[in-house]
Amino acid sequence: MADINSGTKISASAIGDGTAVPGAAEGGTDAAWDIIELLFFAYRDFVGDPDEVLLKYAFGRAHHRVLHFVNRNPGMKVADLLDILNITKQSLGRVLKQLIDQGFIVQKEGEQDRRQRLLYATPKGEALSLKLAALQTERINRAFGELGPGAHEAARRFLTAMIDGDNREGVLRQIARADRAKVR
Amino acid sequence: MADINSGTKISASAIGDGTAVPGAAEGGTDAAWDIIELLFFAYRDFVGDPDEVLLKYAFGRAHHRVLHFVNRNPGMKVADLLDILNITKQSLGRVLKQLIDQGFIVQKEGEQDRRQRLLYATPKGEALSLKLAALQTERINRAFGELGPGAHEAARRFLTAMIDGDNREGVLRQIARADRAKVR
DNA sequence: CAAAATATGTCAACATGGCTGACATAAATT
DNA sequence: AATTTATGTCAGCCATGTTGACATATTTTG
Repeated sequence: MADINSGTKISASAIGDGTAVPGAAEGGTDAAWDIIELLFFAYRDFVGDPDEVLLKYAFGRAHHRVLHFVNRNPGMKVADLLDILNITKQSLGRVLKQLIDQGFIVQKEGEQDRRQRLLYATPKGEALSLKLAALQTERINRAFGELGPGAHEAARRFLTAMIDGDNREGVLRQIARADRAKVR
Repeated sequence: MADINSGTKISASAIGDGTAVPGAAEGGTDAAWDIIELLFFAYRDFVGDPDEVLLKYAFGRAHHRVLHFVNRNPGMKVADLLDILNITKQSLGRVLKQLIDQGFIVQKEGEQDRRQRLLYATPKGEALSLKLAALQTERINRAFGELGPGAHEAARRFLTAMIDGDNREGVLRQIARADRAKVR
């Protein structure tokens, strides 16, 4: 049942049979065990989809993330990518170098600021990025198909609300900007 | 469902291996870029919450996952934990040993089958597990608070639908069983 | 203009947490 | 008695994260 409660007391309910579970409540608030665990399993399966394909290229999830965001944000600065991925430039450098050497990403000198190395996916890089996104989209669409209409909107609202308040605006702007950039 | 997400079509040619995309009768389905990226950012923030606490114990996310599931499933077998985590016993062994040595988890010989080493969180282990779950629950409840009533149910349905069909039943059973087990 | 700040790259070393393969032990099953 | 199962362990490799130090080119600033 929907039990988003008032005050500090939150009750988790069991999956499946709808049995309410009275909480142990040491601190007065029940942990949202169901969401915590569903998120774990859902995310595990979600990121697992592309693994098989990545294996054929001898790439890992780190490469996937880099390629994904570069493809989605053509001409992005290295610094922006670092911000999104939340890793150090040394960590990024390792996988980025491989993606560049193998022709999935190219760098162009910035026009206004020639210190910048703007990142672009090559056609080859775009193809791989799309292939991986297609796999994940398949899962997402299957889920939305099982649920009723409005599921997409509900999922988007939920996931957005789960993001840090500080980042949320930036993330939404980034997604909107990327959508525009890829329409052209 | 058609606002942010429009633009790049996924087509068989772009995918390259001829994989059919469900619902792509007229030459392509939009990749669900928004959900893909929101899931990435939401999960990143979600698993990041406990990191600070874990640092104080010199533990990582691997320890967190092990402690979490052991606490939620008192008396579970090592083999079951391996199934849930999808890692090798050698990988598990490393972190499990530390959790045992430092008194967060204990093992008891199985009663019917004395080869088994059933896993239990100690009071100390349970306390840490709850502390970490409370952090994540805080984020979840904040999100549900921002969204209307029904958000919990909607999120649960979405996340459930995102899980592999094969595992889904098992996951739901596991969550339900754990909920009962923790009611003592 | 000289100095400082910025964007990026690189080298070296180290930590975490995956993996494979081989082998060991005790207990249950056949 | 032989085999299978549940678990543990040693050894080494790999991917990907970290810190710290330093280099280079370019832009910004006093």
